[in-house]
Amino acid sequence: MAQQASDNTMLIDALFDIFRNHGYEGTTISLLSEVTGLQKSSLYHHFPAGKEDMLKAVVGYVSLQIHQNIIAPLLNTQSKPEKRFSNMIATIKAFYNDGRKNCLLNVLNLGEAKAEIKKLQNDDYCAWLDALTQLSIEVGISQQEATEWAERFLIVIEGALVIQRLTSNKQVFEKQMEYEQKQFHKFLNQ
Amino acid sequence: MAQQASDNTMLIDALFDIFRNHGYEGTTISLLSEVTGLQKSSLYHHFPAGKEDMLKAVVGYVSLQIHQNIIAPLLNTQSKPEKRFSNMIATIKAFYNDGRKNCLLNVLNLGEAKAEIKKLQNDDYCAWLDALTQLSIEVGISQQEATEWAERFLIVIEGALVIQRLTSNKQVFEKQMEYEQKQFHKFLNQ
DNA sequence: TGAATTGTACCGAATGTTCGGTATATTGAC
DNA sequence: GTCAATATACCGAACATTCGGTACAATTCA
Repeated sequence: MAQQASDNTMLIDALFDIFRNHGYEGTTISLLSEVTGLQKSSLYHHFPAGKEDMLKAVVGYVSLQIHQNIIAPLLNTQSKPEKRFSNMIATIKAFYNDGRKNCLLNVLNLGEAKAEIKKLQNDDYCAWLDALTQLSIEVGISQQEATEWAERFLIVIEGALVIQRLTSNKQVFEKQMEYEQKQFHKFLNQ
Repeated sequence: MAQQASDNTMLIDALFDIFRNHGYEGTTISLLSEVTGLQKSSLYHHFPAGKEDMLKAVVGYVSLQIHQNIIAPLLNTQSKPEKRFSNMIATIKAFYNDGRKNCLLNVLNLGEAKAEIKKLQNDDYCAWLDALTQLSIEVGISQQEATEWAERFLIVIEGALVIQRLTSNKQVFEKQMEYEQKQFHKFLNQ
């Protein structure tokens, strides 16, 4: 990290990057200190309740990002559905660095995450699912089909991230996203 | 664990269950000791190189299971393709306990697992992918479509496991498997 | 100045690991 | 067959290290 921002967005972002790559148990305070350039005391100054506090901050930060950059734009009926969908795809690609970055959801569900955190993540997932469902209904899909499509879309995201990590094939994630793009266009022309 | 088996299959199976549920960093020797009923020093008797040795044994064991119970049956042209596919689905469901058990692949990719382990897992994945591709080609799908379908199938497995863990909805995994069944039958009747 | 921030030193607990030793089963020589 | 020698499985107690976390003085910055 270069310099600390007056708000600690940059700090949280750095923590986020470590947690998503090492998981909770795999993330040590020493590592956080090393990567952020802050001493342990400084980290504990920012997060008095310690490691779990840092994770909570990260999860909350990510939740905000998702709502602002993914869910809200999806529900904004001022632009066309296809535009909203492709915008989301672009946002997702950036968020996961074209599949090179893990999903915090996946990472934290290993081992048992705290109930509070799990609930927050579950809520985010449901919100995203609902937004996707609504979008597809908007383009004329039946309720039934819509929810199934939305669920499968999110499943494919998580699965593609796992497989890409495994194979080190950098195109797995992008290929799936392109496939989803095509699928959505089929919805439009039917 | 009840009593030690003369071979240590039962032991490894117990270790497997812990690693897949807690990840590598989240798995402690104390926990392994507790669950297996063996003292820590006894575990080191069986696996002199320690924790990583235990993981290697588990990964090797799982690899064998996959080849014997999934890949070999898939390639066995003596039974019908649809039968082989549905048998595989049944095996998978059992292996993942209807989606309640994690995939070791997913769990270990956090942090960096040892190269040797990663290579073994990657090979298993590729073997499974190839077997699926071959099966779908056998029922008349084009090479191109076949590889894409196979890849997506494995992606959906991993993704469904992640989402089911997140939502605690016990039908996510099974629903996706049923969907894949239907998809495969469409291949047959086309 | 005074308050926010950081550096240094430290702690108890938990981590993975090793050691010395025991009990039982298996083997080998006589 | 007998009895020593070996091999295997296991255990309790300690090992060195690292963990997350704390206390407090030094520093920075307003």
